[in-house]
Amino acid sequence: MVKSKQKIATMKELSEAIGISRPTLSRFFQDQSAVRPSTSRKIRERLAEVDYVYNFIATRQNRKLSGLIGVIIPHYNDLFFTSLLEAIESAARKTGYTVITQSSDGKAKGEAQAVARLRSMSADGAIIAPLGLDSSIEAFQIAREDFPIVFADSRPAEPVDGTDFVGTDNAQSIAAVVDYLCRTGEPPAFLGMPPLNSNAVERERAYAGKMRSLGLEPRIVATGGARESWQFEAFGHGVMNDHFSHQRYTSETILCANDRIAIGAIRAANEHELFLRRGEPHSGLRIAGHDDHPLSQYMYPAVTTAAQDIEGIGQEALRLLIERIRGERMDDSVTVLREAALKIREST
Amino acid sequence: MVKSKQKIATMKELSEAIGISRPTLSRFFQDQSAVRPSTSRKIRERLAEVDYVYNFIATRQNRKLSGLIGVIIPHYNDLFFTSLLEAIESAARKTGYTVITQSSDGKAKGEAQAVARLRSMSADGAIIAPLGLDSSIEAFQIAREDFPIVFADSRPAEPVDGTDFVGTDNAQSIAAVVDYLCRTGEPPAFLGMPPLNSNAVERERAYAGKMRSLGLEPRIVATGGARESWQFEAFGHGVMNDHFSHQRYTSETILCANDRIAIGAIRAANEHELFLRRGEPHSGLRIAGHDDHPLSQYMYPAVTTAAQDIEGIGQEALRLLIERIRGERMDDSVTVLREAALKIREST
DNA sequence: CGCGATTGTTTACACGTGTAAAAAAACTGG
DNA sequence: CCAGTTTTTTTACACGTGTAAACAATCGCG
Repeated sequence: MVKSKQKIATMKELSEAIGISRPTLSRFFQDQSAVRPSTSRKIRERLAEVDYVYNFIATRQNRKLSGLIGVIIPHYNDLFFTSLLEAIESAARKTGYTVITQSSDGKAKGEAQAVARLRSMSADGAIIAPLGLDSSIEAFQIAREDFPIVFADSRPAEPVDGTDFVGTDNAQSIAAVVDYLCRTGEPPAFLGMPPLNSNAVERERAYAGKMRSLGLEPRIVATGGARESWQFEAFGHGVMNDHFSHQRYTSETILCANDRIAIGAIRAANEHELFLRRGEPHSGLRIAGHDDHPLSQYMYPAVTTAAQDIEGIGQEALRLLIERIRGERMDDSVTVLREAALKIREST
Repeated sequence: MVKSKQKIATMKELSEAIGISRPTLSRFFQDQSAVRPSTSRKIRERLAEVDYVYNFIATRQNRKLSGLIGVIIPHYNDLFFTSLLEAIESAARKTGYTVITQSSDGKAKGEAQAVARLRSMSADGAIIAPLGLDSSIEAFQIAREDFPIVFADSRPAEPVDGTDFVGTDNAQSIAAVVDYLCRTGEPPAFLGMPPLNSNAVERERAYAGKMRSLGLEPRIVATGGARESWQFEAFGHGVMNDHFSHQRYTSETILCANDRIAIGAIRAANEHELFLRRGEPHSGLRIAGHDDHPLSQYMYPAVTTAAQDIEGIGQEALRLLIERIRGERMDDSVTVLREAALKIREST
């Protein structure tokens, strides 16, 4: 059994129990070095003996800054977004900010609600991976008057004044993959992602541009009536299973807009036994992805892909946001694009 | 350009702009039906024309209940936990609670910090997927005096008074898989997960118990010096790659403690070309998992597994927590175990 | 020891909302 | 239109902390 410590609810009680004035304690909790070392030591010694958790809500009531940073992602069920989230959290930990995460649940309404919640919680700023085409620009514009916003990964269809963007340079990353694929085999066709956000548009455009610059004709894989969906694996599997069943694309090179689609496509290819084994002649089918999903290397064959610099994107987004929170920068808008690194694996 | 609405910062301003007293507005925001219908309509009409977000922090300052429920998971980078999180969020949405998620980052210290943060934010209660063996029982016990706690998925090494638990009935789920495997082929050996939490212990025990009850000798796959790690795929891959390289387990049945380990093991098997193709004689190697990870069905071969009732676990955990928050139940401790459903796929 | 500089205390008010009590106003049914 | 009921307004205080100002105590230094 644990010796239960004396429970202290308010700072006032604490100041009495410890023999120090409340305002001094208030200063101590905001910055230990703001009080005399001997006082600081005295406070910490007594603090270790009692159970006091200062009231965050009351704390933030009067400060202009709440120390809270909101992060909004479309889904928790996507390891790309959770990786981004962890990168941001880890960076925030170092700078003393607390992260409040909200999922928009893939819906514009959820996104607007998440923004409103951050506003009502007096967040100092927000890093948002927006839904994209669906996003309510108005909600962002209004929120922008309350706190700075940095978009990460993807950006809204229309620009929002005074917001920054950090993402991957899709032109560079896609070009790198296309380049590699053309150098080592047949030029790729492109299996786009459902038109959910700016990446969907940019990557398809980057593919077409790179192909033309190589003097090749871009070819887009028909996705039939597949409707918008965040279930990328099912999407990739459904589309390619249909094609393979009709003997289409069975010995070509396919570049998927992201790894989750590639995982679905690879599954379809395996069902049709299109990947051959060591020692057998190469069937010609190659499938590449984009993002370096954590499980891509465990697929069989492992997915060739472009690894986004998620760590860098998270750090940079936080850095830009904090600059704005501190009022160190009032620019209209900053865009930071990070390069992705080609990861050559077995699938190509 | 959007017509920018009149911005209203406080409820007092709002009450003046709308011609209604502030206390009445306060009542309106807590329960629309607490004011006369004509008043309610009048408020809503004016509300639509202005930009007012009520201050969550000030709101929660005086209420005994904050409407906040904390969820703590070990990692965001695990689709099992994010599925659980989404289940809880979706259930919370329906009951009007707001979810605050914290990751413990796989460390006892992070877990204690997360609990402290929830306490300082005056959360009404917490649903915690604990680290397990590492967890600081003391932090839970102290927090338990502030708000009710329900553990989900796994439970701390020592019981904590007045907390509930909702999880999967490992004895049932593991027995179902073992049963199926024995019925359809060779009895399985067990590849445990690193001893991180109660599930690690329970599943291994459930395996051994079921095997003995079938009159069979349990066999545990040696994991060598592999140290504790949440990187389950790498763990499963590393352990099995080592065995396969020495021609061990190459034509046996292996039950993995979870799907992420199975995914790693399957990758290792594929590298060694141990799974044969349709038409070829069966090699004998079978690998099963547990949890029904979202990507399990996209592996090749797709993973035979036991699907946890994550939706049910999330709902039930929230229900128990709300009961306690409302003071409807003061029991010492309740344990709810949900059954898992056998998913037979290609890997066995 | 006495000076100015630093650090601490006291006091008082602020933040934006909840809430209780009493008074006023608006409804309801007849 | 009245009495009775319900709803709203008014008034006042509460929550736990931040913060400013004036003052008191302590420190470092010569």
